[in-house]
Amino acid sequence: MPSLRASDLAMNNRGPHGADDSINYGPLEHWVAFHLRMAQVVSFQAFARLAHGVNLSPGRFAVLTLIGQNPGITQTALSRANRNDKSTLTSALTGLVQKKLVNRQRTEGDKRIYRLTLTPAGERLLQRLTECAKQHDRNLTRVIGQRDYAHFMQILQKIAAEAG
Amino acid sequence: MPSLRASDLAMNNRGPHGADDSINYGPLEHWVAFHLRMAQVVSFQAFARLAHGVNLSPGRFAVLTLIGQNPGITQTALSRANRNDKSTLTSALTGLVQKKLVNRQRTEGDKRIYRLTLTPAGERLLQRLTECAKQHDRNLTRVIGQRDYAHFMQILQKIAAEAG
DNA sequence: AGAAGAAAGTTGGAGATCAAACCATTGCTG
DNA sequence: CAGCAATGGTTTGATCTCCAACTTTCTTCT
Repeated sequence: MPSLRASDLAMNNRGPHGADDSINYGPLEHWVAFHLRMAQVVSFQAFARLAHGVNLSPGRFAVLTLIGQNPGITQTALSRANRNDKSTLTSALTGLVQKKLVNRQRTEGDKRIYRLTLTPAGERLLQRLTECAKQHDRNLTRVIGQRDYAHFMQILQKIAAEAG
Repeated sequence: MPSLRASDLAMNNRGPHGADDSINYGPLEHWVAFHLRMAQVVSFQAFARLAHGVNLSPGRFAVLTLIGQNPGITQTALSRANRNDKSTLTSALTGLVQKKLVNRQRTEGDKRIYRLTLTPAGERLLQRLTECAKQHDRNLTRVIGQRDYAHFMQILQKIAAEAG
């Protein structure tokens, strides 16, 4: 089990604010998309650090969770839910199946589709990653502030829903 | 009467591009990092659509902007400003130099560093992409709502700063 | 029923990205 | 000033991602 410290959200001792102050960001400074990307990159790296001991990349975590929550889901439904291309899922799943974390079974009826489920090992790994995610979320919540948390989430969801 | 659940706010998409209603997102529903990634992916795709005619990927746009705003910047400074690995910049820049959009010149003093500047073609392309970015930001602002815009930006910056 | 079209999944090719090992140059320190 | 640590950049190798083209299997329409 990886140790979960709040300080895992704080990494580089690069400067007081992370980025270099002497840099002129120009119009980037005022654009949401830029800061959205920055925040996402940093969040991703922080999660990767938390999940470091676990032999699975952060990106696979959502896939594992979605399969766990929706046993028998198809690859296409999974790709839509995760905003991924179908082909991205193909390669992700061959890896997960190879690691014996996911079952991919052909069904009786429609011969095109696979039904995805977690193996027991997949369930166990999902448990461990879920603990990392919980800690990660606690860290983020602390940064955001309890008061703004729900509102912030709402806006993120609006962007994902309406901008797509 | 059922009380308001988080799922009432989320994933209410219908249609070919949105997420699927019938999917159970489980704990992902409640985690900032997940929605942050979703929003970023959607925003990225929207920008890519806007910049479609331009022969340059959206990811390079920030690089171009930062060089334009900081002529003579070094690769390492650029990589820090853009939260990229040094090696990522190496490949990005060889492409940009090849396309005659960026100059990469050795300097008089320190023989290790390159000084990066935009070529005239780079400036022109930056102008065009900046127009796309402005439109993209207008779209996002509309989705977020004028009232929440500044506050939302501030939280994103806090995440990027405190986690990195 | 038969043809046309849509849907599930795979393949191949391209581009980003990171991490670790590496080279060259610079600067610090005893 | 000699040696060694730090810095700027590149290389290599591994992931992850998308897109376009393709195969197989339904579904729909006439």
